[in-house]
Amino acid sequence: MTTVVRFAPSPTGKLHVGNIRAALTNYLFARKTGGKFLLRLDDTDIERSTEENAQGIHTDLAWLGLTHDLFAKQSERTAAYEAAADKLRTVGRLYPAYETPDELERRRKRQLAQHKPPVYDRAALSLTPEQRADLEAKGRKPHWRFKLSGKSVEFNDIIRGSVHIETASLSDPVLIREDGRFLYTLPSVVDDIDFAITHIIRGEDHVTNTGVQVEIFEALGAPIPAFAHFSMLVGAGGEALSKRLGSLSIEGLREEGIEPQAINSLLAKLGTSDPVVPRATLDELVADFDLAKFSRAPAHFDPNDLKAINHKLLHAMPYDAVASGLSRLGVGGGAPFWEAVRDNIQLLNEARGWWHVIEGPLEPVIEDASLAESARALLPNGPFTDATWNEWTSAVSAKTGAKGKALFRPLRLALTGQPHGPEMRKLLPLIGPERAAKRLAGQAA
RNA sequence: GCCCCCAUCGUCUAGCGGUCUAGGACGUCGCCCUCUCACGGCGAAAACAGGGGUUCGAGUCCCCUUGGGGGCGCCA
Repeated sequence: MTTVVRFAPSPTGKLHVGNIRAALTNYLFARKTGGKFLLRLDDTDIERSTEENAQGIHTDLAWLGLTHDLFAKQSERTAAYEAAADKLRTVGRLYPAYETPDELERRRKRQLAQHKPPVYDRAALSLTPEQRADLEAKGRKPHWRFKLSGKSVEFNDIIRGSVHIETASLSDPVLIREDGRFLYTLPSVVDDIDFAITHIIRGEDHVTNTGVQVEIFEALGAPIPAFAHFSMLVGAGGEALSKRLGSLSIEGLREEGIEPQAINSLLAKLGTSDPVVPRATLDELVADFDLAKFSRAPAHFDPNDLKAINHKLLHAMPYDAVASGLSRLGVGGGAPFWEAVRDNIQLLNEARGWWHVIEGPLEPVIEDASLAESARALLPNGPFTDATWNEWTSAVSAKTGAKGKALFRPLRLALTGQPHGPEMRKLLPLIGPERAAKRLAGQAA
C-alpha cells in the first residue's frame, strides 16, 4: 500500500518553524516510504484566511524544497462535506443546537468557577420537537454538533505509543456553524478519507482532536489512518514557542539570509536521537529519517543553532550552489572569491562585506607607515597569484626585519582595513596590484 | 480549575533491572596547526530534578513533589 501523508496549514498567517517541522516530517516520511505528499490548505475560516498567506505558504515550501505531489483546498470541497454531514445526520450522530456563543461562554466560565471541566452539557439533545420549532420560529438557526460516544478511544500512536482519549470528558464538537459554514473538524476527516491518507503526522497539540476524529472516521464507515504526534517545540529558555513566532517565520529567516537547508537540517533532527548536523540536501535527511527516533519530550529550538548550522553549511558549499545567490547580492569574483571567503561568513549576505573589501573603495588602516611603504615598493609587477603573498611577505620581511604578527597584521590592516578575515594568500590576488599599491600608500581605493 | 504527556551533560539524545566509575553529537574550554579569524587534528570539563518505595541490585519499575509541555472554542 502506498503511503499518503499531508501537511495541512491554514492560510491565516505566515509559516513558522513549528509548521515547517510538521511539513518536513511529512515530506521526509513520504519520500522515505515512496509515498505521496499532499499539501492541503485548511481555509475553512474565511475571515482569517487570505490569498496572500496562501501564496506565502507556496513560496516558503518551494524555497525549502518541500514539493508536494497532491494539492487541495478545503474551500473548494464543500459538496463533499455536505454529503458527509448528511450521512452523520442519517446515523444520528449530528444534532442541532441553539445556544449562542455568549451563552456557551458563560456556561464555560461557570463550570470553570466550580472547578469542573468546561464541557458542553448537551442540553440541545433533550430539546423537544416543540421547543425546536419554537426556537426556529423565533428565527434561531442551529449549529450542528457531532455526538461523541462517551467511550474511550484508543489508538496506537507511532511516536507516543498507546493513547487513550476519554470522549466523555470532551464537548461534542461543533461541525457546522450557525451560518452553514464548516469548521475544520469534519473537512479534515473527509479529506483524509477522500485522499486516502494513511498516516497523520502532526504536533501533539492534536492528540485530543484525534479522539473525536477517530469517532468521525468510524461514524463515516472509513478506515482509521495511523497517527504519529510529535512533541512541540519550545524556545531556548523553555517558553512556549508561540510567544515568539513572529521572529521565527520562514519569510523572516529567509530575509535574514538563512539557507533553506540549514532550516531543514535543524528541524528534521531536533527532538530525535540523530545528531544535528548540516545536510546539504533533503535526500540525505530522507536517508536516516525514522519516526521511531522522535522523542516524546518537548524540544528546545534556539535560533542561534540555526546560525551555527548555516555557517557550517556555507563552509562546505561549492561555488555552483551559491553562484546565483551571490549574483543577487551583487557580488562578483566567481569561485576564487567564494573559496576565499566562505569560511569567514555565517550568512551568505555577509559575502557582500568581503566583496566590498576587494572592490573598494575602502579607507586603509596604516599602523606602520614605513613598513607599508617598504611593502609597497616590493610589490611584484606581474599579475598576482596564489604564491604572491608568500613571496612578497618574505621579501618584505627580509628587507625590514619584521616578522610574525608585526609583519602580517599591519599588512592585513592596510590591505583590508580589518584585523582579521579570510586568508590573505587568497585575498591578495583578488585585490590586485593597483588597489594594493594605493592602499599601502594610505589612499582610499 | 480539570484531564493528558514529559523529565539523563548548556543543547539534542543513547540507556528498555546488573555489562553505567552513564555513551554519542552540537556547543564550551585547552593544546597543536597557523599571519588573524575560521577550518582541521588531539584532549578536557560537563548530566541521571528532589523525596519515598519495590528489589540481592534502579538512570532503568511504582508513588508523591517540583518543573516543563499540551488540551479543555461556532480556531486550526
